[in-house]
Amino acid sequence: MALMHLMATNPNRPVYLKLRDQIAAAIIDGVYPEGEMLPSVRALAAEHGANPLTVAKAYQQFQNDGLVEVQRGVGMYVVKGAAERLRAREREAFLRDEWPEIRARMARLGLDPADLAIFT
Amino acid sequence: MALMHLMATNPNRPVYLKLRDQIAAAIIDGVYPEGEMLPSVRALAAEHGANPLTVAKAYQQFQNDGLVEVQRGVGMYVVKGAAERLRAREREAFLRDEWPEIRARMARLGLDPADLAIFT
DNA sequence: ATGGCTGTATTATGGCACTGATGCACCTCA
DNA sequence: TGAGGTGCATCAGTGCCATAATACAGCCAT
Repeated sequence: MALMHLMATNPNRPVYLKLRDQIAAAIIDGVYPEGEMLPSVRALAAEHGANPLTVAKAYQQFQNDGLVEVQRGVGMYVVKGAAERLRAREREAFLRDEWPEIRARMARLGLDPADLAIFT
Repeated sequence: MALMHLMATNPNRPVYLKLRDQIAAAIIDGVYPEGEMLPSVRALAAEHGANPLTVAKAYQQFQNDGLVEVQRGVGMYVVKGAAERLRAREREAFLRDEWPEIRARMARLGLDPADLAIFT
């Protein structure tokens, strides 16, 4: 009832944000390997039934962060070390911004993270 | 980078949702005791510098869920057993909708809930 | 060189969520 | 009975999001 309305799985969540989350996960997991080319905005748009501009908006922040490089007329490539940099950045942000709140919320609901760790 | 933009602490989060979270927590923690009257929409609005209608929207869902009863011209009261019902409902929703995603996200970031349980 | 692929800038539009101002119906209490 | 407190309905304004239709600039293989 708190975060639920805005989780990554929430269909109401803006498309460009859902795409951004998915792309970040794919980079970290090596689905989009370093040095390799990312799917074109048009291809990814067609795959998701979205607008190419919406996909471009999802790609935008990765460029700003230097995790992805653009070769005009060719495509976008994953920078060397992008996966580890992205993972470190997300981990830091998670521990700083999200975890304390999740922890407090679970405490209020009478839940212990250590117990729930069993669920793989 | 995923949930961060939509956490309860995020200033971009809609006011009525932040209020709703806070009210739910207050009911569960007994800050608003069962049988007692809730702060009026105008009072709570003034306290938070928000619009009375925004507060009313935050109260809305609690009425729909039968956790709060309205006496027209008087005020809104917390129903008997509302705290426990609310806690049970939130816990179920958390485990079903939020925890799996959080768990997967932590796994991707190389984090173990059992280890982080130390942080109180 | 030409066709086909890249990303991107521009402009316009529709939809929707959020917030706000005003006024009304209702109740309680002096 | 009148004053002041409830919740709530109506209408309007604002901004973000997504889409669309073009058009342009660059690269590459044929």
